[in-house]
Amino acid sequence: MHSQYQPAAIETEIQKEWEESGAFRALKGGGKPKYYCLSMFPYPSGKLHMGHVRNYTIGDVLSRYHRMKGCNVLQPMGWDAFGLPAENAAMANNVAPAAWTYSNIEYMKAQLKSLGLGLDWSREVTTCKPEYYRWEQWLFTRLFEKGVIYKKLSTVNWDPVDQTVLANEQVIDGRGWRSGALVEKREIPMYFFRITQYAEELLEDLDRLEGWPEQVKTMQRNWIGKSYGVRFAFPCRLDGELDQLWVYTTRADTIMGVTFVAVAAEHPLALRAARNNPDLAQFIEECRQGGIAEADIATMEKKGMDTGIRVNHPITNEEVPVWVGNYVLMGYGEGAVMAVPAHDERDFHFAKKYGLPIRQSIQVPGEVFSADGWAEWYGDKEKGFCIDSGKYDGLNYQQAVDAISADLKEKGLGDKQVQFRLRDWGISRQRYWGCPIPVIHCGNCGDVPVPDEDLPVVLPENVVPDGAGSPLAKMPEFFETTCPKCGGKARRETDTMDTFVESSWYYARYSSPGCETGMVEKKAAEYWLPVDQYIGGIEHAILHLLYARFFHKLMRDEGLVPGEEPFRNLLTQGMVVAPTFYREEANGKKRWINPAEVDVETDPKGRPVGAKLKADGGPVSVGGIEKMSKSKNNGVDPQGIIDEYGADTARLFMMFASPPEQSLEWSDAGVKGAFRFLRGLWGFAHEIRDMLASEMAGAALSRVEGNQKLARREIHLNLKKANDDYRRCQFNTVISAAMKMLNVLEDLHRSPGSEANRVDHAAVMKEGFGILLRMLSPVTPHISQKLWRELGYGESILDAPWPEHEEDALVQDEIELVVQVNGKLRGNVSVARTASREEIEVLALKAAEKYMEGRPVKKVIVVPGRLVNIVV
RNA sequence: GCCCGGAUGGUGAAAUUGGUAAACACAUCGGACUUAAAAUCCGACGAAAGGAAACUUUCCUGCCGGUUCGAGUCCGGUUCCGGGCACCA
Repeated sequence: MHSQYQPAAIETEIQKEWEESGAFRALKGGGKPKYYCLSMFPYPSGKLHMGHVRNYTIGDVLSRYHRMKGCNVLQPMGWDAFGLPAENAAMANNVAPAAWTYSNIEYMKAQLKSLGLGLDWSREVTTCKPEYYRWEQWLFTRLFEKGVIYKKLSTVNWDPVDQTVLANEQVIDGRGWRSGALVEKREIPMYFFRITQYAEELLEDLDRLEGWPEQVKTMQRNWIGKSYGVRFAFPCRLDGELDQLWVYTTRADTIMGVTFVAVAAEHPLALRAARNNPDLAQFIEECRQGGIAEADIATMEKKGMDTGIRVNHPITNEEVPVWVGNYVLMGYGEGAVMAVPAHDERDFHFAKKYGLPIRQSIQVPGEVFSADGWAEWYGDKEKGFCIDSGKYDGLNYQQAVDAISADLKEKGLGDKQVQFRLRDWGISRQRYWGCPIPVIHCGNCGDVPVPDEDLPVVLPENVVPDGAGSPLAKMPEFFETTCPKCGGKARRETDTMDTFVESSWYYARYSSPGCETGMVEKKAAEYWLPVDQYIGGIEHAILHLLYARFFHKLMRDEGLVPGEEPFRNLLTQGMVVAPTFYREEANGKKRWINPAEVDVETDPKGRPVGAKLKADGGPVSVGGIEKMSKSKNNGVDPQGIIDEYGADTARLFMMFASPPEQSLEWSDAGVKGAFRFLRGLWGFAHEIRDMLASEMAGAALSRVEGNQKLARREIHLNLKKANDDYRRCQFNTVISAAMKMLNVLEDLHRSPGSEANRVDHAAVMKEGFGILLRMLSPVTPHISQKLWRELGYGESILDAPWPEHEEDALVQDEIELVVQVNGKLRGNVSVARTASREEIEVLALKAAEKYMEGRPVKKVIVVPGRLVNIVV
């Protein structure tokens, strides 16, 4: 054993051992409980960043911990390999997305391996390979035939210059990121998954996910957004014919306050009115401008225009004007809303802007209504009751909704309706680097799914997109085909699928990654699923996790997977955030610069205020502090730390920096400290090695006294704490406890009296250091393994039994209590473990005497084992 | 705009059920060792006031208010920051 800690040599040696022995190859059975631990697979963007290191270290810590606890662990890894960045890189560097992606995978795989993760690489999946996506296409055809997938028109961002559809991310301030052209909305046909059919189940099953953070379940509940409302119609007369304008509202109690109706620009009524109203047609055209992102629509200026059409109030029959509003979305509910300016904030501001009437119809006792300004209580449905609402006066929310919906029903103009905010999932993408949608369009037969025997529809891999439209649509060799039904000439679908589809079922594929007869091999899925622990960034709380839950139910309905839910326990790690830097180019576009390439000036609080590019010394603009991402180029590559200090230090530092769920602003301050700890651990092991090897280390631990007993108590106390912390995934304090253990052992070893009783000393040291190594081994597996063997504890620490504390070692004869007077700390008393409440009170009163200033005691509160509070 | 989080010393953070705020580290400063540096070891380290000193007192968990013998923790409000908002993944 070398006296110096040499992480590079140790880590190479240990990793080689694991690889050669197949230490992490997961096999079914063995009589142990299975533990499937899954970290969200990465998009192969080029290099790992600190967010990945955090994610995968957490997963590895949990995997190794459970293995030592006696589980049969599966921890797989793969690549979410389709996606937009590959196309961008392709255009920038003139390489095919496939080649770029595969070379990134190769590099990142080596990085992952150097971290020493206990992964079963034999199960690696890569979503851009036909053997993976063929099964996605297979499921698509099944769902298409079942009607779970359907086609309808949907709105996209259209770049009129590049003649291409843009992702929301590619729309910056309403303009296309490459062309700078004003983006427009455009309707195109797309395939949709009927996720709304599963809305109720997706909502209800959240209650059964006990291992999920409350926060994530709340977000999903709100996203699904089940609401109890009323769908009703405003009757109207158009060109002499009776018609109806349908709306949906959750505030039917305010129906008597309706002063107008707002419809989307694409609403048939708006289009009809625009036919002989050029101003309105012009306004509708304006509404087409801008992107489709909800955040943009919700924050843009609310604009509207009167259509001139009048409808009748369904209760009063009064005439109500119909306006076009740019904030009303066609794809949402009915594409039309009743507007009650007095009781809806958005309607209020809209009415003020256009001088529309505001009519109060709800009153909260003790409040005064004024149309001059908006007040919070106007929208309150808990405390209010109806006024100026005719026969509904005096009713509260629920009574009013019941009465009004009953009346509407009687008139045949509406009824109560449960609605969901959740919309069907549009999966068509007019992009190249994705899974081809397996449909053939035939003039005679319509949309025909590709038959099983013709799957997969293989994506050609040698294509470099040019940013103007879909490359597949320009490749006759791809789209020219014949109809599988009638054999006539037909055209293959050229859209690809949303990349969320691949990541919705990869967790199941890992159970049988090479299966050539189906999506999954049934027996393997039944053994390994569900995932016992899923780990990933909180940014996936809604979309990815909802889609994966949905897919699990789709696959369940196909008889492919067991159970209702894919992920039993979920750990959502906080973002690793870092400052962003950019330079504005001549055309106004921002070029994002990696933090490693700039010198930063900070204010006294440490926040970046200015920066210079290292390369040319020129100034660089400072952006916000955001999650590490490819698009903002603020990812910090862990390789530098691994090269300088080793994987164990990188892992230890990352886990020590903060608890997993907390977001973390990246800083490498403290890396040295983590390294110092491991070097100290190694040095100390080297120092005590001979002593531990001697037979002295076998004495009975229950009989140790004095310093040894105190040290042993500390070790077991910290072990108890660390075990609690492992259970609740708070690894930073596990490491604190480990550091304390090392401090205790070092102090004991160097204390003058330790030589006096060498047998007890060696025994306590041997026990303590063995606990420490196992405690640390999930976090720093290489050094722990190496020392475990060197110090003669055993061959492999991977399957060493997990240490549990001994209650007997914790027993204390005397307990320290805190004494407070009126809640203020005034001293300490030492009492016997067995002291009665009365004895404690006497001691405490004596200790606090001088702070009581002769005032009479009102009350004494004794919290056992903690404190005494004297109230005077 | 809407939904979900977060804020504690110079820094990362701890305090698990309402019970000693700042554990464990980092940085800094002082000392030892050294020709020197690095490494290592020992010590100090929230703020203010008083004291020669030992020490004492007061204040302190973003901000304002409340509940309680006692609040970082519970309740109401508020500011700032982060995540998501359906085509980034």
